[in-house]
Amino acid sequence: MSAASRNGGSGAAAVAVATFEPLDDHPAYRQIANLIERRIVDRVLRTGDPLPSETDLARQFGVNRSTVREAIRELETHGLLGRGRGEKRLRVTRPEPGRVSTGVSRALALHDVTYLELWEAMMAIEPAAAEYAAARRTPAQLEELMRTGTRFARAMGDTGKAVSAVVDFFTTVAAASGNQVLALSQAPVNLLLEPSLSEIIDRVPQASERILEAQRRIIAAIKARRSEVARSWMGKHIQDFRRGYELAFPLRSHSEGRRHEKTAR
Amino acid sequence: MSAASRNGGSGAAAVAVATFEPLDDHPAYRQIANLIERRIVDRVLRTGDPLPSETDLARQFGVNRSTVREAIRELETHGLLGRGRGEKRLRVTRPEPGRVSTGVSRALALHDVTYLELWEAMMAIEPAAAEYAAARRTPAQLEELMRTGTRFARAMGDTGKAVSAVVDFFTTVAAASGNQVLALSQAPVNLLLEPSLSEIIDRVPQASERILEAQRRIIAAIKARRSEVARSWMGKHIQDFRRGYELAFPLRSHSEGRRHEKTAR
DNA sequence: GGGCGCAGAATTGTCGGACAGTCCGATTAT
DNA sequence: ATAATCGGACTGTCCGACAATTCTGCGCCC
Repeated sequence: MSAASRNGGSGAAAVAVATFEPLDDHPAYRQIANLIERRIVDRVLRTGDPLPSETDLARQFGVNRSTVREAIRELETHGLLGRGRGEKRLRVTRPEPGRVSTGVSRALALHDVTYLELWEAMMAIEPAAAEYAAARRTPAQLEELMRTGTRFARAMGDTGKAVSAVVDFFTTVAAASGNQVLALSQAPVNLLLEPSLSEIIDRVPQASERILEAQRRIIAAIKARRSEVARSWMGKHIQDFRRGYELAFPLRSHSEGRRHEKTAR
Repeated sequence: MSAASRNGGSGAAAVAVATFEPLDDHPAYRQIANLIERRIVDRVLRTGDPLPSETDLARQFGVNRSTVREAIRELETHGLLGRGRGEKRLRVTRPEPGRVSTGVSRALALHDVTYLELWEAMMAIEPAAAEYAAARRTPAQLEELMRTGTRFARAMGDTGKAVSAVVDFFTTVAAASGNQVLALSQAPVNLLLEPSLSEIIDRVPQASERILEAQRRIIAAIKARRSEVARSWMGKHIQDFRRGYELAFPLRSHSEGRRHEKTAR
């Protein structure tokens, strides 16, 4: 799509006067990937449908099986194809927000992202998610939410479990918001949250209690369908994260040097 | 989902009692992909570095070239590897937010997502992005922003160009926010925005003018570094989108049947 | 001395064929 | 009917090969 945005960085001005498209090459495996993706997006192949066998596809497309395989990898990592546990045949899958960004965020995860950035994004997204979750959560989602709450409560002492419970808490809230876009936007946050959060929990003694308290309030609000309460408590909750981070890493200046601190690792 | 991500500790301590894990399979190509990804994330291979040749990798990993190739596809579509125009060798790439979700959002894009969902997500993210953009934009970013503004102004009449200019406007604001996480979260929104937006522009005559006006205000605020003004105008701007949509598709009930309307296409 | 062009080496994209391990469905034995 | 069994269909992986293109070192010309 926005392939054009690639070259801009270097020297020459971003001018496009008489330039010709670089005419990207079309390796067969990419073309085939696109063809299949098209079929999926156009619902010719619908979610859950099994894909023809590789040999079949190879025959149909008139290419070698190896080529088909490369195409399949592409779709598979995009989350459009997947295979149930111990199942041989591929089937069309509805990609879940959690898998979305794996590559990209993972790349950012341990290096370039400052905690402030993460915090700002959470501050924008999570309260909204909580608000909608309160309005639209299903009973099942509520229950799941309460489960993750319990899981966190039980995880006291085990940082790993606690962190994972917190992450799941946010994921679940986002899912309960009934808003797929919000859930999608929220997804990267979780991946990035993990490392810093575990530092906070390790280094700030009172963190766990505060998180627990906030989660309780938020869950209660969502249960009671009090949108505004849920939003506002989620806001406070996130703000707490910032305080927690400042307590965990007291030396750094947050207002200015944002380009420099990295998330912990 | 995050089951695998816990590899760091590698402690076998997290024992379940009587249940056995399904023991996920480790196809070689996936393992190899992970190994390479690890090297990249750990900066052993740094951005811009060329990757060894496929034959080399095959030798190093002790597998066949075909297998390596499948692994490479995986990383390639994750955006971690790429190759400059007409270049043979792959090199390590820093994936940009724009590419992130291509597969996933594309899948949602034309089907399940209601406009309301999209709007809610934008309402959460864009004002925040505008606020930070006002605070932190660089001169270059400001200039680019003004260019996209101009591009939209010039695109009057050509829906395609107009839509693309609007999308770029949001992308640029997000980039100017200096917050990579926010930019990442905002990325899916753009892909989803396109179809509905073009309907709006086509069907609501005054839409273009209102967008233009809002963009002007927002850009002015960002230029003047007035964070609050930028945020508030961006909020109004997004709200306009909702009104625009309601004008474009007057029959649908937005408050209730959210699970049912699809974005146009 | 430095830029240029060219032949050969290196590399990618694709192909054909092959084989073990395994999953699925049908058949047969208990 | 339930359980054990068998054969076929697939996937994961490997080998070997070949055209097309890119990369590279080297000699050549200005």
